[in-house]
Amino acid sequence: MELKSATQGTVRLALSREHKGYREYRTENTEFRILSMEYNFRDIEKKWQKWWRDNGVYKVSNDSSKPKYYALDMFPYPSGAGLHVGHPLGYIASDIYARFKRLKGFNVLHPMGYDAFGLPAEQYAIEHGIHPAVSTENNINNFRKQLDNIGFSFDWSREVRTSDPKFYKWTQWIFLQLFDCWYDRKRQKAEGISELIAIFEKEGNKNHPVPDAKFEIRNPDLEILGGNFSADQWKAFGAKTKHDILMEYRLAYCGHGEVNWCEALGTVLANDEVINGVSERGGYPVIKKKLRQWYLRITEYADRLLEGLLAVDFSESMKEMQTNWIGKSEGAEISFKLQAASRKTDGSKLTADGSELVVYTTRPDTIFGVDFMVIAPEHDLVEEITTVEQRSAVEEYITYVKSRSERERMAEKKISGVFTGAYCIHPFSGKEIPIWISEYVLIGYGTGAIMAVPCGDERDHKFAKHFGLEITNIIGSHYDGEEANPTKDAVLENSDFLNGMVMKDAISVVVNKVEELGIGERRVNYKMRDAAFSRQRYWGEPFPIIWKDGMAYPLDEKELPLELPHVESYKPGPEGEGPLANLPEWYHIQDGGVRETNTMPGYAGSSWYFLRYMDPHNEKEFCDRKYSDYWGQVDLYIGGTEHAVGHLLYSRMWTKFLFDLDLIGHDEPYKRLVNQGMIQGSSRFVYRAHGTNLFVTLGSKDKYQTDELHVDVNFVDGVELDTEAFKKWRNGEHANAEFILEEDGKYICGSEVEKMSKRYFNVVNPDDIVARYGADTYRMYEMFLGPVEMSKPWDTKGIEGVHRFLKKFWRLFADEEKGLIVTDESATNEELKTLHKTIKKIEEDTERFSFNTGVSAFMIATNELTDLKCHKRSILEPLVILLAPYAPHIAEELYQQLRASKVSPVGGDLQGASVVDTLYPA
RNA sequence: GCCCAGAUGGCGGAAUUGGUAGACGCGCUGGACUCAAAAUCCAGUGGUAGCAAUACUGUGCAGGUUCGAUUCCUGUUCUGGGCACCA
Repeated sequence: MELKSATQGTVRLALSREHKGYREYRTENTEFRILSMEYNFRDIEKKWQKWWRDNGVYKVSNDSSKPKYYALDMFPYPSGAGLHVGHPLGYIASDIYARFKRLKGFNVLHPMGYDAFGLPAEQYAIEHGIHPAVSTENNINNFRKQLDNIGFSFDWSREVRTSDPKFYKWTQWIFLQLFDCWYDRKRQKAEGISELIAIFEKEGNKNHPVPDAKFEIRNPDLEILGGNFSADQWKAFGAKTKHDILMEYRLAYCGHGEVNWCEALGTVLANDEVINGVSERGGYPVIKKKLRQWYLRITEYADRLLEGLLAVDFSESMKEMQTNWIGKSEGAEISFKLQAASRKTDGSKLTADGSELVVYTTRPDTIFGVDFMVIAPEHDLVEEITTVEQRSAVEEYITYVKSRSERERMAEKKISGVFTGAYCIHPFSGKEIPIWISEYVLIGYGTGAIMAVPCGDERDHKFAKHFGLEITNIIGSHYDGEEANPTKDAVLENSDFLNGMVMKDAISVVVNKVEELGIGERRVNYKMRDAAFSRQRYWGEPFPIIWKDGMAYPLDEKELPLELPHVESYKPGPEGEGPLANLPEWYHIQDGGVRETNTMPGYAGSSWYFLRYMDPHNEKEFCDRKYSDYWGQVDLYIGGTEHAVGHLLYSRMWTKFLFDLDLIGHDEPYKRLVNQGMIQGSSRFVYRAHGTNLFVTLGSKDKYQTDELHVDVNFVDGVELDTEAFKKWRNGEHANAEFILEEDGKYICGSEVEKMSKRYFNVVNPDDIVARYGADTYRMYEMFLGPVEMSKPWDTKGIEGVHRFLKKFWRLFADEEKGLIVTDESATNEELKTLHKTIKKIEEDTERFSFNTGVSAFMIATNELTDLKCHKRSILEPLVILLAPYAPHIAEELYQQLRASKVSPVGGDLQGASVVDTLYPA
């Protein structure tokens, strides 16, 4: 027979079986059985996706009288593994919200792009010889195909790719602005470097002292002057000195910092790539090495980044994470004179001429509780103060520390350290205090040295106990001799002039005294360090910088983009620089200049991409001010918490910087941030008796000595293994497997929730889900799974319920025999109650991002209307529109059918119009 | 180690502001339709005892506040995310 199909006119169907009341058909092309007038999601989804694309339905204009709404996803890194079912979670949520806002009458910007620079593409190139540009392009195409299956309403005409020269031209351009600016602390904003030069020429730097960051290379001329210079001295400096001094002010500056260096691989490694002091690949030793690096002076923005959090709608925990990362603390720097009698390494005695150890403390009130000092192993004083007796022990310890990553140093429970042999003098009591070295003190924080107060600080206490050091109790009964007590409320004892004072009141007393004596000062400190902005890699933005005579010169704007040259080898350069250092013909330019051979890090492009979507094809500017003023902040930003402190802080800083330069009109990029949880994989295990091919079911595994093996979740039904499929798995690797089964004859697998990843064989591909159940079912199920913000494991089993709901919803409109069955009868009170209850519930749920309860509300409404046998247009039409953000294909199909049918033409010419253009009924 | 989350039936989860715990879905059990299966529909389903009405018990664990706690507080365990070159 012939059947009118919703998509392709007439489709020939072979009648395979006929039963009373229904018929079963089989199409020529698909093995799936369908029922006539059944919900045929494959045809419907294909049809509407094509229709939306062909008609540019989701193309958004920068010119509209409607209010704007900007709904943004964190753009993906196009990895070779493609999308798994977890990735689209946030995209579906933002798509639902974007569609909802469109229906509510907003002009919605909902773009998508690719964070296309990054390490994995380069690793892939090293291993497979495929150029990153090629693999990235392939990956992007694959991502796009997968995304297109799901029916998103992205405006693809605005797509950005960070690796596209048309895009990174502007990344480089913004970098040059950062390079060309300094931060004026008085006005709390970025200013041009030329203004700073004018100030120096007029008054030196007395009103604008050198900002202290951790990474600058100090110019010797400046060092001699103690960091201060007059106008005349400035004018007398040579070009190189001036260059170096300005470098200490620039917002993008060159300094030097420590990296994980692997000699055997000849390359710098990420912390992730270092495991227990050796490289993940190959297991070669890794040490700390100082390299010249670019940095962004994000520390200058620390206070504004903190203040900005007050004005944005982020979760409290997100704000807390950022606040803690910035780690603002108020305290004091205090100098301790070194004990003159201590002998230096060369045997000579330390002179008493003022060698000092400067510590940073947030608890000056505990100054009489200091029992020892601890300095970081990298501290400059280590070499100077270590005595002959302690020399070999110290050297041994430092070698040990060099092999340890920062992560390991922080995570270590074991206490380690070594005594330097030197002492310093307590400024008030005159007591001699031993100076120790330990890895728990980090060189990058404060002054890299602490005064240890074991009775009040837990780590100091453990250290003192471990090495049998004295513990002075200054807090009386608050200290029990077993555990440190960090209270601020105790009344001080054993504290000389502070005795009897409550600790928190004593803080300012001590600081005042210290300042009065000139041995220290009040100090604000941040845990956050300047952001390392260069990578010794290939697949990133080249720096538009030329080095000549040790000085950095920016490229002229007209020379941008500086394109990434093609390389044949991705091996690092001779001194551990990036692969670009192997291209002399590229980096050598006329009159002796050489190009910077480092590249920018992954977060460079992602720090501003949200602005480019507003004006993606502009070749004259990164974004026309007119359009950034129209779109303004991102109203809704969705992404994972893994970006809590990296990307989000960097992009907030870049936004503030561009705002300072008056290039955009807002100084916080995101108005509202929603963190989606991770969809985790649910891994399955089989247990192989050690050294055999005998596989033991979960219930009996303890009777054998077994090894745990991941098996592909795709042939495990729940926890029951399909043993035949297992035997065929991976080219019959386990073809000879034998099984010990449960009593009921099943093989039961173990299970565990893990990250969804190829290597755990727990990946579920959204393509498969969409092919089987359709995009609408997939979208709704992914939402139904639980709150967007929560992490949860994927389980395909429950999807049937959502699919059933859509079929049931369909049956409110269409009967397999009679076709469309919608009538024009007026609704009963009961039906109206269901409708209005549902509208209220779903609008509320959608607005507050509770999509899971929203989906439930649809199910409840559908069940109620089914029970009421309600097929009335006045009830169903609003429901369809309500459903459109969640399940756009089926909603579009049913809406169009309602409009096209002769059952009851309603007013208004909406023939051919899309649901997305239609407002909810008021 | 430090910072941030989370924990509720066999499973995913609901309870929006401290007020009937378990909505909705999966799974399971029984039934209708069918030669049969699928699909669809109906009923039941936290645990224990009971034919039942019902009773007791129950939101990771131990305490606390409250007339009342899944919700607030203190401590604790486990799981997940981050910790600066993965993105």
